[in-house]
Amino acid sequence: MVKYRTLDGTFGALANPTRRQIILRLRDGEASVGELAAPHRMSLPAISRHISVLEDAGLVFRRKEGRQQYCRLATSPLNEIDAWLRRFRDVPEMATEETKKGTR
Amino acid sequence: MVKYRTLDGTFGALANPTRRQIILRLRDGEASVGELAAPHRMSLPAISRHISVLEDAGLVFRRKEGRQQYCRLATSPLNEIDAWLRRFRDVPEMATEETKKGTR
DNA sequence: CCGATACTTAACCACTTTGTTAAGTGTAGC
DNA sequence: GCTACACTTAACAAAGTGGTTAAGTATCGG
Repeated sequence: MVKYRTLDGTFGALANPTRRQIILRLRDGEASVGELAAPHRMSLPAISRHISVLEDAGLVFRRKEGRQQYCRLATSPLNEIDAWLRRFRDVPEMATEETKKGTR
Repeated sequence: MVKYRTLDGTFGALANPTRRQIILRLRDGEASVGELAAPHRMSLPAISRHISVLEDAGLVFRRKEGRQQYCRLATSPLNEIDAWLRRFRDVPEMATEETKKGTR
């Protein structure tokens, strides 16, 4: 049930602290759903769905092994949003962030 | 009414194509709300709220001038998510994206 | 002052998100 | 086969999102 990978999906998947923590954990290598759930004080179904969201966004691959499901990080969507961000690399940002108190 | 700037807010703000288009437009410099709305087949209140979301995320500053409100891009939240993404720079990505058909 | 302009705010609706608990599915071990 | 384990799916509720139209608020131009 993998949905279409889009910037919407990727940004949306990352707009949640639990999901960001999960993929940060996955930098260190594969983990089962249970292992991913352990650090969070949240029900397993909740974590299961977070993982599904990450999977739909193409950020996580699953591999079944016995009764466990091992999750692995996929970084290509991250590269896509990184590429999108590069479009702002050369924007002439207002130097000092003067909110309006300044010279006017 | 500027809310707290968080990764959640920034990623959430970017998880919408209309809002991404708006800030892409703002790379080219300030624009009024009306100018930002013009390319979109959507009501002005809808655009107005999109801009508020961007503002709450710290991605847009507003400046009133007469009856117009000029919007300007702020890139620091983009830098923050860029910094967050860098945490994945050295992840040993699975080389070829073998979904399970492979060597096992 | 009066009407037009450039918005914002309010009220509403449909849909999605994010959590819960309860029930279901499949594998493991005896 | 039976029970425990490692999940997923279903059903639900509360809150958030994203659009609409209608009404409100300043400002400008005459």
